Amino acid sequence: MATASRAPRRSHAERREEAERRLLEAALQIVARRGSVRMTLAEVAEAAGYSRGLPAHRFGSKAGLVHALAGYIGERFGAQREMGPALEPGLDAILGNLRFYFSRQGEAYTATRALLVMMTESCMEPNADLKREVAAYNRTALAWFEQHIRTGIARGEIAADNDPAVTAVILLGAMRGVMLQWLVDDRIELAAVRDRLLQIARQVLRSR
Amino acid sequence: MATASRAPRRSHAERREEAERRLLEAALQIVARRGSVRMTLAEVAEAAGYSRGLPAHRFGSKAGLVHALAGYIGERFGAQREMGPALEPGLDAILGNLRFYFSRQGEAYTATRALLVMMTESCMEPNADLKREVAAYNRTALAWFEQHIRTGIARGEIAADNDPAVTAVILLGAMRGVMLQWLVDDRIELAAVRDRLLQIARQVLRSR
Amino acid sequence: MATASRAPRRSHAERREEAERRLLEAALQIVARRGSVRMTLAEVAEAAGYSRGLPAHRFGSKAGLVHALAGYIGERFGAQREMGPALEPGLDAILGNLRFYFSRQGEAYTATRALLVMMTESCMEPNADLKREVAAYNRTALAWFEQHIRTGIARGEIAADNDPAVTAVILLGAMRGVMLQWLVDDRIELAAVRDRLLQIARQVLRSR
Amino acid sequence: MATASRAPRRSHAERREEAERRLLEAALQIVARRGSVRMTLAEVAEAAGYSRGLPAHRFGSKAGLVHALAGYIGERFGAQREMGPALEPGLDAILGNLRFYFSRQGEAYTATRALLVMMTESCMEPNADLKREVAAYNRTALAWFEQHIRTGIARGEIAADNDPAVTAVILLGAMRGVMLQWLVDDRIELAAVRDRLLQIARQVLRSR
DNA sequence: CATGAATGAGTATTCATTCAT
DNA sequence: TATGAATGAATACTCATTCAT
Repeated sequence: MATASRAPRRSHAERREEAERRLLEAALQIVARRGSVRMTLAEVAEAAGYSRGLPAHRFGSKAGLVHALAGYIGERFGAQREMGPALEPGLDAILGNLRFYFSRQGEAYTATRALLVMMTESCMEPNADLKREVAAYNRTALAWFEQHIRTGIARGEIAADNDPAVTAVILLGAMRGVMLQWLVDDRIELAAVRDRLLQIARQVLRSR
Repeated sequence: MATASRAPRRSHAERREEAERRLLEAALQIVARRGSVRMTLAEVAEAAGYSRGLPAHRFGSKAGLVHALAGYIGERFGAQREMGPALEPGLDAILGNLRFYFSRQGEAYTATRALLVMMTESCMEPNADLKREVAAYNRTALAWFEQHIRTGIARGEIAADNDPAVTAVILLGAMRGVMLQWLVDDRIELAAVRDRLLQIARQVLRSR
Repeated sequence: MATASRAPRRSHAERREEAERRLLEAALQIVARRGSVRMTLAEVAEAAGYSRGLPAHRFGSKAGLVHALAGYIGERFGAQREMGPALEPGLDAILGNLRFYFSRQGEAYTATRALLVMMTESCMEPNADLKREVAAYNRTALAWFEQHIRTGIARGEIAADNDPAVTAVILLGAMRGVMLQWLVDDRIELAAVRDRLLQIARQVLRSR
Repeated sequence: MATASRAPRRSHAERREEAERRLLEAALQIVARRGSVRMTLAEVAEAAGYSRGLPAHRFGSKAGLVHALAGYIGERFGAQREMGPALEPGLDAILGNLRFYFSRQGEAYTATRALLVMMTESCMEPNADLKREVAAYNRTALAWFEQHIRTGIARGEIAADNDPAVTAVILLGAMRGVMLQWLVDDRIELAAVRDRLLQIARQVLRSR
């Protein structure tokens, strides 16, 4: 009886959950490619293999879907940061994350793209709610860097005069700003930039 | 010549030019606030004080207006870079530009916002033309930094092992990435970040 | 049998009947407030405390629910007419009914409202079935007046030259037409109108 | 030159005005037949011979169209009351109007139907604005009757103890309530009812 | 019996674009 | 040149209905 969950193979809740997941995954791809404003609910549904009405039905409205997507992306990135090459906390984790950020391919790159897109869109007018959501995610990401900076200082790997909050903003900003340039113009030699950025990070964090 | 520019005796070409300028200025504000996808031609016209049909009449299509706007923003930024505190070419010019970027207010800040918005929008799907336009502007901006890096190296202010192209990408990326974070979340202490970024730039560029 | 009706030991048929009654009661409120076209099955279900799917399940379709509601309202009004102040058949019953019609409050007023709404809706295009239903109810209501008019004539309270059918239409029409005006504009002094209408009815029915 | 308005045969304003008139006329027919809730903007446009988008473009929204329609119907009825058989002010005008109301055919009957429909719809929930509009029209209609009642009293044709406001409500209510019954069930002998209603009106107004 | 997930047709609305004045 | 009327495609959203649990 314990394992016999055969007959009712998929309960209502399971169907619902799977539908939401597939819709969000489809929305992620589309936002990365066209942005949330141009994304239509119908194409999300079609890409996910459902009827045109489902996204609005499931998420209440397009804003609801975008909101859920923000949460979904945030979770994915959080998980990735934790799962990323499990390095020593402190300087190594920071540098590893930086290297990882620029080495993503395929799927992971899509999420990066989508996040940058939603970040810009979130600071535009009718998106006050989304902005709060994205800002909250940003604080989570900054907190991760701040924590590792503090750890690095405690371990003597990072110079004590690096203000964790300010340094985190600059690190994350540089990563994203470079990525944004590359999205606009792939003539930029991303590998060279990444390597120089690693050098600079090491130098700046260690110095003094 | 001295007195003739008084009466409303403007030629067709002048009227046309003024209309274009006012429309572009209105579009700039709206793109900064709502993005180009949500911007409507009618609101541009209304904000500029013209009839609803003029933007399409003047620029041919919405894409034409957005295209023209990209050029307009690029020109403004180019002019600003030149007009910015006329410092010594080389390290001073670079640091001055960086300081200036984060000290903008009001009008200038609107253009910064609009540029970031259009940069993100340009790398999305139906905007291949716009992407080329923005990429071209980006190369202009990078070239400015590269030029001053080279000058700085020649003057012995900047360490010779700074690859101008790579360094320019990182500098511009850090500036924009930080600004983007601040647009999303103004809890970030922009002044502190700017000062630390200036320190880092000085340290990294000079080192060795 | 005496004690068995306590526990929640209700048969399927009883549950079904209660569900139908509660759904119809909820639908009545909603029709009175928003009309049957704007009423949604989901809100009926929610107002009745059931799941969104039940109304369609119970009544087959929205049309089925509206049809059942017409019958339900008709029964309620029929019952009210009979239960109303049990006066002498004839003139007194008619005048009592008239007075009662304008003195309703709360619950009863909701049904009056719902009936007027459904009457108007029934004479619109895709409601041929409903129209028959409402027309049948109307004939029942007219028959009640006609019967009492005949009784009044037989008792000598009502002048014999009042054609029962025609008079009934005018009486019921005046009642409903006045009520409709009041629903649209409650500045109308309903009490004064009711009293004058009673006077007129007495005068007209008795005369000659 | 004065009469030579040949070339610009139809100015923008003229086109606009004609479009509005034709759209309202089409909407009137449809509201009379199916009610405003079931009326779609597309069918209004098609019936008027325009594109599907015009009604929303012209009237801003469906609510805007319905609002404009209320005004249009009100104007038509006002005009009809004035133009109606130009009888002596006072009792004759009132009786003439009553007779005219039940003798309408075709076009005029459509407007009557539409007015009754909109009156019921206006007192339903999301139509607070429409309700005010309809209430205002109603007061105009009542004022017409009140005025003629006062005139009749002054001329000695109408008994002075008829309160003009109350009597107007009852007259208009009876007319509309009878018409509503007939719309639901055309077995009602409208001609007989009309004649008896005229008798009653005469009797009641003159009495004492 | 009752629930609720999914469907899909229907509809208001927005807006770039075209064109006549 | 500039205005604004009309078009029509695009799209979010609603909701009755169907069906599996």
